[in-house]
Amino acid sequence: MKRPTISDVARRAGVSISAASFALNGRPGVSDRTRQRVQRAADEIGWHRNSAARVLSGGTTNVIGLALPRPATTLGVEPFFMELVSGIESVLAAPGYALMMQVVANADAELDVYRSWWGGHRVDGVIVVDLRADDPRIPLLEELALPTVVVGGPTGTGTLPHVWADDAAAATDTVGYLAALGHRRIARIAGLPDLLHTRRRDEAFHTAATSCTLDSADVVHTDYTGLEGAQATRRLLSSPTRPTAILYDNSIMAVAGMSVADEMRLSVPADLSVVAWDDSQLCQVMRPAITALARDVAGYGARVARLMLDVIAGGDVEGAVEVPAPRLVPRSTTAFAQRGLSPR
Amino acid sequence: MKRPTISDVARRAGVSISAASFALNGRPGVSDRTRQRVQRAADEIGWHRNSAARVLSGGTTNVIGLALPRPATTLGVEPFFMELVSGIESVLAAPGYALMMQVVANADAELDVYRSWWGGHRVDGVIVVDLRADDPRIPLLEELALPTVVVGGPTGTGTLPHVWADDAAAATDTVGYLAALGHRRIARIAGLPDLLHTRRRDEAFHTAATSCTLDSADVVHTDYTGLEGAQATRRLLSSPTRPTAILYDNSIMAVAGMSVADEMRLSVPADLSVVAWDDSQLCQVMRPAITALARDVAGYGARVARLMLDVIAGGDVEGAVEVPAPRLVPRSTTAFAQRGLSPR
DNA sequence: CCGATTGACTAAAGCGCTTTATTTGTTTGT
DNA sequence: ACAAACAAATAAAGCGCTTTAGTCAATCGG
Repeated sequence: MKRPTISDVARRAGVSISAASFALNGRPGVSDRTRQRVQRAADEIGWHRNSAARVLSGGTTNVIGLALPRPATTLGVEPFFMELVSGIESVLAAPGYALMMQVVANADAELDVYRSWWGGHRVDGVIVVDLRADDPRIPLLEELALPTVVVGGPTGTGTLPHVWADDAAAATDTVGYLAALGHRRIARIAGLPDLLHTRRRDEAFHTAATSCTLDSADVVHTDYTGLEGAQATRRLLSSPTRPTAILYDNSIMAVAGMSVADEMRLSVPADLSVVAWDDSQLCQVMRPAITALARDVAGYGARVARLMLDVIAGGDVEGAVEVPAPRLVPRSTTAFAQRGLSPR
Repeated sequence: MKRPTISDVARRAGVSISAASFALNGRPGVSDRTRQRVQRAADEIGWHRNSAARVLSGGTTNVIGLALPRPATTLGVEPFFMELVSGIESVLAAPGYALMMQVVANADAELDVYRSWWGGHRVDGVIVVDLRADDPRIPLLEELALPTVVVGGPTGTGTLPHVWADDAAAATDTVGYLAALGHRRIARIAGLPDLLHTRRRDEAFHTAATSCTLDSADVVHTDYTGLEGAQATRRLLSSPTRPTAILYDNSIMAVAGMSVADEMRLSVPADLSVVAWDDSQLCQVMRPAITALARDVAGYGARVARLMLDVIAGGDVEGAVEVPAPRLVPRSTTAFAQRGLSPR
């Protein structure tokens, strides 16, 4: 089956190729009558623009690139990520943009992917996730002048537009809340330590702990899996000065931690309060339901996508868009700290 | 910054454009010495093939398309899906293929997406998920002769190559196991009723129930969310002849169901046995740990991707690839049915 | 009534690459 | 020693589209 080309359309409509092109692209230079005739001809023979040809003559690809510097096998673990993607897609779908995802083995490979996307005109823009300290992707993308939106910030994003949420404030609020419930030993089971947002949360946690004069505020880093979350919890709860509250960096680790507490005959929330960063269905259906730092992740992704489209459209865009900070949603895993659990 | 083209490479290497093209594509017609010189020149100026130009002159795009006929907002709910994607990516990443995902509003829009991908040479092949009865995508893709791999089967896939698992056998096994534990009233809380694999599981469940002469074997359909899973469970457990075992179609619903049981003062597994279709970290870290029908979803995706590459390579491929059926992994949510719970 | 303007349309170049046909130069067979 | 065969390299066409420069006729101002 032969794909119809624009010259087939032009022939059928009885006009020149250029007239057909103008008509099909809503450009001036053709009468309305002709425009309709061309449009009809295109519909009749089922013409679809060959995007390669359009790109080659200087057009756009209607593709946004997303390189993923994580092992493919762990993509499924973090619910945050998929929700973000679905939010991005929800905005991109309407104007017909597609999202091109490419898993890359490491940071260097990711740089190559950007260079190749840029060199080969493969994408109109890229979305950068998992920002790290001194991230080499930032200067590269600045140099290539490839339209970019960074998920994260507000620091470490160079001159690139980015969308960020005030994670620090959320961390501070949460520690404050737990402290107000009488907790004096609070731990944080965090995600990957080299991600910038992990660091920011770490710092805020630390600062808040100091200002609330907590007795202890340990931070343990994990790879976001339930397995490591459980291990970290087990270790923390085995200490004679075990924490009375733990803040987890995702919900799967929070669930894992609650299982460990159960295993060690500690009751949640009587003996241990649990808070999960990022709300999810899981937090809502668990019993006890998990207190969570809720945010609209899909909305976050949607905002990223909209900024991306703005950047591509080329108008001057806001360099930094702030989305609402995570909101503490108290449920049944947080309670007053038991008296008598203070350190010996 | 100007992107270098193949003629820049050719000039720098002191050869013709065609020689450069042959050299860079590993084609015969150039000496090894020249080939190396061209390669070096390309590296030095950071040349990347313009994929649009290559596509236009009949090459491949190195992109696999995946259209998603679901609302973008529910993408994040089903862990199965993301794991499948990560499995696909793990195979596609090595030969440099990217995965283009496009969320579409409905089935008709998906057909348009295929037509447009085909007409515009945008993808080398497509992967079809969420197979339905009399799926209109199958005949369209057959007609377009767009390389396709269907996730699912073994029926309803027309002449297209597909990768399937024997879900029916798994359903039968599970019912048999529960019956052997003395359960006589088993329910199934299923996913979307128009998906073909849901139907197949439904039928197998029904058949097995009949052959085990169960007293009841209700099936309730949901949208895979914890919310609907909880509702369905609540309704089932409120019946005077409530089931003593429930088979859930995903783990989030299983967790939701366990919470409902707890809420109704029914203990798992003493009063209610629970089995989740598809294992997950969640099943492992929950307490009690959830008995699950485990399968290697990422491996499934990887197999799909490999078949896709084979189809594109154009050799004659197996029309139907079977991956191992889900394996029942008994954990702590399944136990003997209590006596005295038989129907009045 | 004539040159200037405008609107509708077309011819043709060019985007960067692959590939076919062709040329050039070197071996080989006899 | 000469044609045949081969290897190495090149010229040029063409993929489907956009866009610039241009043609042609109708309209306008003075």
